Amino acid sequence: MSDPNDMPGHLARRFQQIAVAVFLAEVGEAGFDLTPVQYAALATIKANPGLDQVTLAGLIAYDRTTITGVIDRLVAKGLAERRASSRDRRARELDITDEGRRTLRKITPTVESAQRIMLRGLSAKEGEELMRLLRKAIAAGNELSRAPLREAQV
Amino acid sequence: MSDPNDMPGHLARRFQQIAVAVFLAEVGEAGFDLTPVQYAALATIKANPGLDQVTLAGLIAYDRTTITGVIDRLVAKGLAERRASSRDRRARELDITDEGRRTLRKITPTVESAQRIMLRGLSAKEGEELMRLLRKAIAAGNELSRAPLREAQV
DNA sequence: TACTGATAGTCAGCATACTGATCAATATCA
DNA sequence: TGATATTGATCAGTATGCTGACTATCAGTA
Repeated sequence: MSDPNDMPGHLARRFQQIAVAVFLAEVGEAGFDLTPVQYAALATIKANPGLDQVTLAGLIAYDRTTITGVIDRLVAKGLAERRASSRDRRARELDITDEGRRTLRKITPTVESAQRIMLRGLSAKEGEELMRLLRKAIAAGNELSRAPLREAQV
Repeated sequence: MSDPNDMPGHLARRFQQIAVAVFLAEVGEAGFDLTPVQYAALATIKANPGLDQVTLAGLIAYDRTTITGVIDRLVAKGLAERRASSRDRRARELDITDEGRRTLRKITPTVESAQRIMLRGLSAKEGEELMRLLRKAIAAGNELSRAPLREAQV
């Protein structure tokens, strides 16, 4: 059994590849220009106003060097704001703009239907089970990547 | 339920992120410099000597524009060869070199142990079930990405 | 307070992935 | 045959993601 096509890593790559393609197709058809990464960042900024980039990265398990470019593009599109923090002059505070809020509201149904499409080969029960197993495997492997998920500090 | 962290697409991204990190860490520790994509390409070239780039892309579901760079790097490392095809002057024939064969032989146990590590949070049964569900979801979504899996032509 | 270490963000460089275009060669068919 | 369509490979451009380095700043401590 050394067929790469049947290894977990390869299946992970393929499923992710399909997930991204479905997301971009659905969102693009709905008239929006937002990537999966940008969507997750924007939704997390909205839920945690004023958070800094490292915290954002931890909340969605992005590498901090990737966040820089993602925020650049959200700011360029007018969906988010980046300001110097008053508490810590190293840090940047992030906030969603009114247009970002509007975009998020209009796009969310599309994003959710994209999630259904990428699971369309599975029954509802199987979809739930896939998500459960992914969550479990991810929790066990969380510290193995450079960008582990981090709970928000309170 | 609009928490991006709990959407299938986000779980897919995280699991793939961990899978790549584990692969690179294990393979790097064993003293090799090969990415998951390069490994899959090399193994598939070995199993299908003389195949062209489009066929290779189809066999492992890569985009054809990605293959160009991957082969560039395999050739630069001396692991694969690329020659003009005699049957079709547009096409390139790919073959594995002796060094590529040696590398593949030495690296395969490491790759297989990496697969176990990325599933370490799951029981053997759960790992099997995760792979079954991924295969099923991928089969249903195959045509939704730009780089679907294609059976070899005979 | 001065030193040391840690942290926030950015950057350069590299490797996937994609879109869309181009070029050369091949296939198809009127 | 000749016009047309298709195909194999590459390229430019863009967006993730990573490693490793760097600057500025902050925190802890001797």
